[in-house]
Amino acid sequence: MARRPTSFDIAQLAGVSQPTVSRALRGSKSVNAQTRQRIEAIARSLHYAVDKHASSLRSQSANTLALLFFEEPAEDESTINPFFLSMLGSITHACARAGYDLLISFQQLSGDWHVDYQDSRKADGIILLGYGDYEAYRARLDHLTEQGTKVVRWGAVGTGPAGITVGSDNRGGGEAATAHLIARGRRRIAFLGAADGRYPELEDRYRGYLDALVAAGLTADAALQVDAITTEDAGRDAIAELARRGADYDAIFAASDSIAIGAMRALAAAGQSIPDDVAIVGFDDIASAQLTNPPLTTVTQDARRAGEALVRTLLAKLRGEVSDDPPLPTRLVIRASSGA
Amino acid sequence: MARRPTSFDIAQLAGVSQPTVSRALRGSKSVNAQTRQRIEAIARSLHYAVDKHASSLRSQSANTLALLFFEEPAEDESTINPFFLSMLGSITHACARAGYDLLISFQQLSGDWHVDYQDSRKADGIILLGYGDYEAYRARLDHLTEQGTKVVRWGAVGTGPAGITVGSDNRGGGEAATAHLIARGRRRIAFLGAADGRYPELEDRYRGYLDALVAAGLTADAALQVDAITTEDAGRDAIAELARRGADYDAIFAASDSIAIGAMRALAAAGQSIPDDVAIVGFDDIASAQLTNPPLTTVTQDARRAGEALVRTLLAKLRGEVSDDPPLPTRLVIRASSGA
DNA sequence: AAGAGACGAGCATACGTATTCACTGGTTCA
DNA sequence: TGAACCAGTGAATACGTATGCTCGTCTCTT
Repeated sequence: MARRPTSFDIAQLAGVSQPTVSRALRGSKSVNAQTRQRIEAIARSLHYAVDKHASSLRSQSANTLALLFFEEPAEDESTINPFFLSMLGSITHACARAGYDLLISFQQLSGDWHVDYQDSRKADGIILLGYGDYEAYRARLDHLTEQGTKVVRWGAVGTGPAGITVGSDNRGGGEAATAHLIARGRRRIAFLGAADGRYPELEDRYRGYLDALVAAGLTADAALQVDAITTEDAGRDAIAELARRGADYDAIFAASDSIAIGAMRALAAAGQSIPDDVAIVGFDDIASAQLTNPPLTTVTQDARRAGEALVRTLLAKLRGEVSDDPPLPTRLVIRASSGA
Repeated sequence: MARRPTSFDIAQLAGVSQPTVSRALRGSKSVNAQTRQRIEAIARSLHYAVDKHASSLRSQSANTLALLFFEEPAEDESTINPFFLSMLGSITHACARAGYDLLISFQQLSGDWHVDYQDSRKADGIILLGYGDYEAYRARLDHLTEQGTKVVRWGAVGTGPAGITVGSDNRGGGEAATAHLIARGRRRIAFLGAADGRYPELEDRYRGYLDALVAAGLTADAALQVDAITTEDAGRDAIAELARRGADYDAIFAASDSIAIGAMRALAAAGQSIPDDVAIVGFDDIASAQLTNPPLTTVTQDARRAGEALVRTLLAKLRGEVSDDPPLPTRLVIRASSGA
């Protein structure tokens, strides 16, 4: 097992000095083209690759991004929000294209993740994925920002510090979903999802829901709004809560597909027919949405563009640029759960 | 924005030398307990954390594992095999518990991933996830092994070099699935999935299928075996192929849930009733399996234990130990698709 | 009472790269 | 014809940590 070749080895074989090798391989223009080619050929033949740690230590940049999933404390390890997972592919590819490595980690919102990444120089920038109130981690975020670590997060555009939030047009999506139900003749539309500030994205979807009601001349009924975080259990519980209230409703707009799926199960168990008795629309368009019975009408967020936008924004911040993208468009996908 | 503290800063404040700080923080026993506590207190108050790159460079170990998903060349970025994705959580947590960082990357089986990770010292060990014949990347794997990089992969236990493969009891699972269909009175059971050597795991499931047939005194009919890789499209195509052959079958054992779901769609489109006309059993128990109509009977692989076993095996290899675990047990989950 | 350990800590150095500065020989311009 | 310049390269050094070696001070043994 021969020792790994270093830039000194290449230098010796090429008859140049080590700095020249370093410059040649990094594409510095102050190296003669012939010399560069000779060096590159030798490097290739020796399977030489720059030592990442030495390079990072010297240049003070990790060439690495970190992807942090925030999970609810009580949550099972394996139940990651499917929509976030669907971003994984495009985030990974976008990083690779930019020449960055990607570290991945699951964290409690309340944990010490800020120390781990900033203070140990593991990553140049961090992507935060997870629902949750910005206030809950503002202090940690501030610490990172002060230290110069760049951060972007998926969330409700307009909340949090400027230029760090990338997100979908939740309000527009919520309006489209609700307007669709209204167009199908529904009038008593329940909203399942947090309407308070703890989940700004869900709140925006609720605003869109209200927008649509107003536009149609309908008034919102507080009895038809049930708090639910984005899990199937929450969807199930929400149906129970509606029943407890004796609420009268002919449609549901669920703030996420997971909630919708939980609700559909509970409705089916209660002998309710979908969409005849209750029409339902979700949000996210996770893979499972096509498989429910009936298939779930939902609002698509483009996970690929979302992931790419996150990486693009973060890389821009690393270069010192400010890029404040508008919210990503959403699109209503009509399936059977909202009526024929 | 103050400069990051280094071990020299800590040393000065503690009135000791830099090496002592290093030793104290790494828990070397040759540091006086009081001294250590003093150093630790100072480090904490300064938010000091060991610089990862300097540490890795000096110690020649990255303290990082890499998780490589192999994707089919033609595959869409976003369609990652759901079963592999479900391992992500437990792999990530297992790494974190062991104090390792986790790099993640998607790669073509045929690409240059071996160079990227070994030659640049990015990771101490690599976890390979993806179906595919071992022969297809034997050369790259050999290169890594020669260089001393440790590798484990998810696959068919018994294939590939000793001690690097962690996998489920595919044969046992295949037998259980098929035996279940036989117990339900089915006699003409089709197998959807590769039976040749290209996908050893699927081949093992096929062997289990044959085991069950033999045990029941049935003979396998070659007309009922259709090659299918693990995608929904392949499942759809397989049903078309059976129809083309004019095959007579009353049940299907699909080598993966994705195949099964594709097959179910095709059957439904053809007006066939599940399970009355055709009973069906899948393999993997991905999340979507609960949502199909009817819900899919399938063979569960314990994704959490799988991920943990991969990490445990890899860490053992890093310590120079050899651990050859037996295949992980599988379990039949009976739902409606296989009959009442 | 003297040698042998054990303990605790410092000195020097190595890990492999990137970058600043200085230098050489040739070219250009006034 | 000399001064200013440029392309191309090497020498020296810094990045922050971990570790082998050395050394002094105690304690313990014989």
